[in-house]
Amino acid sequence: MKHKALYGTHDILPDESFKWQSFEDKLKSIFVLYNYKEIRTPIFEETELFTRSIGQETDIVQKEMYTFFDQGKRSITLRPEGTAGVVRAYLEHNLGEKSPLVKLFYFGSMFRQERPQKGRLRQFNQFGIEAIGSADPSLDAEIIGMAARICQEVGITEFKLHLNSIGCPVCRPVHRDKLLEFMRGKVGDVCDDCKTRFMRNPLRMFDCKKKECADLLKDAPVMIDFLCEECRTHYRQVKNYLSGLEVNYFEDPRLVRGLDYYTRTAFEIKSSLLGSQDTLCGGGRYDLLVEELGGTPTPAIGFAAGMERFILVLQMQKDLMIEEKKIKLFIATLGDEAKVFASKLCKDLRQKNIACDTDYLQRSLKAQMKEANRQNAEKVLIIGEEEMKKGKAVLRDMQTGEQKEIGLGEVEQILD
RNA sequence: GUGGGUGUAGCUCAGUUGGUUAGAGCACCAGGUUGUGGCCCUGGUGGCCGGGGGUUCGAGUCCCCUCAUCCACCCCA
Repeated sequence: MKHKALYGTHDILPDESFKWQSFEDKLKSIFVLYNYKEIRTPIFEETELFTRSIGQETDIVQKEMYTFFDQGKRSITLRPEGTAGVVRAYLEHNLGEKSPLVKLFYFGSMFRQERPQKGRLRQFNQFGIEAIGSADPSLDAEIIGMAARICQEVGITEFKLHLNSIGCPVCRPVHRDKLLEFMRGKVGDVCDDCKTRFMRNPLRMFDCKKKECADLLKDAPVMIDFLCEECRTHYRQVKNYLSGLEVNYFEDPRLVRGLDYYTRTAFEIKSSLLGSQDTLCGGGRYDLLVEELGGTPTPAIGFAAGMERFILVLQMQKDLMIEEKKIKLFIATLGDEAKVFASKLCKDLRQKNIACDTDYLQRSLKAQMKEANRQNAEKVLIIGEEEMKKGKAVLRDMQTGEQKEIGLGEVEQILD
């Protein structure tokens, strides 16, 4: 085979695309309920937007971005995540001037040059929401509740909501020092990866799946015990609101965020069906990002979710959201005269929003019936030479097998 | 980037210690029904056995290289 989709990319074929459509439709209807409006931003941006917002030290920036130079010698990057572009657009168009709280959602492809595996692709699709302009804990709870509701609504039967607070620039350094102190004597026994984590971003040691490291970190000081007054109050209120909304959550003091811009509330929704890449949805507060990108300090919160992962879980549950598209009518013809008539009839029906199709391969009637069956047509209209002469046609119900003769002129009314 | 697994028909996979023209199920096409789908029966189309090199009288099968892909590490959606 000459051309193949690139490593880590895939095609969504007609057999599957209808699942995506129904998934997207459900999501959009939920966003409407929560009063979020769609934003569509470009798929590539200046490289610097991402390096600034995501953070120089992160894996995404260090080794996963698709970066290239365009013909004007500018450094361009295919977006690895959605928030940076949304915040950029928010600032560029002064959305904050038009209304103090802006609630947005997006869908789109993201790009990261990682080694593909189950639940991980190089081009993958996310949906996400961003609420920019409020630090109120009730907003945190609304968003977390919405994420949970999406999972339920879409048909995910088992998932676990992890919740944590990762503090702010006031309290995080305090915890960091404590953690470093705690680990100082033990760093020799930790795995190589954790040694570099210890240097670069000690919090991430909590992520390590190796037993030795997990054991060593068992009694390590945890961020949640070092939250400053404001962060602690905020976290407590978020939890109160969540209880009020009857959202079940699991406090996970080890939950860490990968990207630098996160503050305070962090959450993830995981599915046990996914294997190693088990996060369906991850998000949290990023109260510092707007300022970091040149705006006035503006609190914000959001999440992103992996659409392929949702589809995977739903497929594993065999809960396939089957709403296969059917056509109303297939027109089977015999003879040239009937074909010409069918061509016109199709056009008229479509004009009336009746989905229909006909034969384009000059097949036998039997083959055309087979095609109609394959296409899930509700009814078949058979127009042969005899029928043409009489100005009639046979209408067959594909479910019951009943058929009756109708006039060629009355097709539209009967189908309506 | 590092490990391990797998590459045979459109799809899912058989293929015995190397041995003739490489198989099955599903799908597709045709016939059984000269103008009627699904079920059934019969037949048919379709394979540089991922690619290259080597061993051998002989390679889908053994060896080397390469490519692709999957899972895991890493990290994340």
